[in-house]
Amino acid sequence: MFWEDGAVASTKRLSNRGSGRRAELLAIAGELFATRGFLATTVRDIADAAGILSGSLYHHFDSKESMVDEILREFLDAQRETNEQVLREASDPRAAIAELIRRSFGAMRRYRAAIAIFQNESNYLGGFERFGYLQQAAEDFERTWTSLLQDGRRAGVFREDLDPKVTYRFMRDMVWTAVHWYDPRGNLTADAIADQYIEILCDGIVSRE
Amino acid sequence: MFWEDGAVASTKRLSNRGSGRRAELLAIAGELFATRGFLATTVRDIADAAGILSGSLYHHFDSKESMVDEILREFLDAQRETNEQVLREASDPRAAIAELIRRSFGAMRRYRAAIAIFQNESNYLGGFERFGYLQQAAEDFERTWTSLLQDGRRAGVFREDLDPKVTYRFMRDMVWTAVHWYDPRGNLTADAIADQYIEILCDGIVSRE
DNA sequence: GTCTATACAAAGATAGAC
DNA sequence: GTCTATCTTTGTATAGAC
Repeated sequence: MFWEDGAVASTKRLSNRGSGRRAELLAIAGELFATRGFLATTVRDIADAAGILSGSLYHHFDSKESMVDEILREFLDAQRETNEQVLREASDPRAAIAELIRRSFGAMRRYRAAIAIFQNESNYLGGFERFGYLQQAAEDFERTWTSLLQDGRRAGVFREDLDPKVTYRFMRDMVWTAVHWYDPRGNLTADAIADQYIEILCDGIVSRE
Repeated sequence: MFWEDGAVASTKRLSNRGSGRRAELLAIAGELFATRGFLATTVRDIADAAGILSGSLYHHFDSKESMVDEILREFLDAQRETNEQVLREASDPRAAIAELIRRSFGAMRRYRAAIAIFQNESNYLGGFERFGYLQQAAEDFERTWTSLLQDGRRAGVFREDLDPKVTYRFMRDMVWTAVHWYDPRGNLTADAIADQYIEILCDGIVSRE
């Protein structure tokens, strides 16, 4: 199968925490959830991809929901940690924004599947109480970015004629949707794309001569 | 139900073409597909929302797939027409890009549900032969925008240090993802958001003083 | 154009043997 | 940790009456 290499590779990377088999199955499930969608992926699909039968999955997990839950929590925990660190260490708003963008692209190496799932399935999963933390994470995220934008605006670094809320959504969409086409094995490194995005965001596409 | 007003209103607008009932049911189905997702919406959901029983839907449509097919085709036909018109009439690349962005936001009035479905479900639906036109539409779209970007680059209007492909994806994502949060009844008109997006895209968020 | 009734398939999940 | 076997629910779709 086309994704097998990737799944196995990321499995190796994750195998230091928790039971190896568990992490392996999560990597496989995550890849399927990300590419086909959560609802479109059956537990039989996951089992097939893992080379076992569907019933055997329930030895490791309560339900399909538990699997996606675990995948999302791991990613969001790491993401919150990253955001806090950037806010602590950044010297000025522009540098902080640039760093957040760079880190977001960087996260695609390890959490590409989780990011795609978060993007694509939050709307559906958010409807269940169990996944209430998804909306919380989105709000955390919004607070981080808008506070930086407002700081920069007050400091005269960012334009004053732009609505911070519109600008925030602009940036958020810009960063996260890249997960749909970003290919970690392609020509463009995550950093190269991030730099171009930062360029466009800060200075626009219009020539200055 | 919270969306009922919207569905009924857009039904009125569409009732001039085709059987009234058919268009009405499509508007209801489209709203559900857009907000809950295609797979998460059952034919019973659609029938409930329409105040009839699920079996009755099959008097109007072959299948759930036929419904989403019809919704998507109508939107994509209109969109192709719009793109061609803009290309024909635009005076220069920058004006054309700005007009495309403005029209894309403008399309949200009439095709908000279809745009969301196209965004969210292309990945899944594109896997079926019947929906091969989805990928074609995406390619058409890419051709239109990248040709404009390259023209503008050659003419010295756009920066030469940006990869046109990266820039294209940046713009595409920027425009289409707004459908996730754009509220036609909110404070911001589609044109107001479009203008801010054009501003950011062309000149960036950094202050020029 | 809608209802009643139901066929049929697929999906999530469980129990107990190995 | 996986398999066999199976239960239960849900969802798509059909047939024929009204």
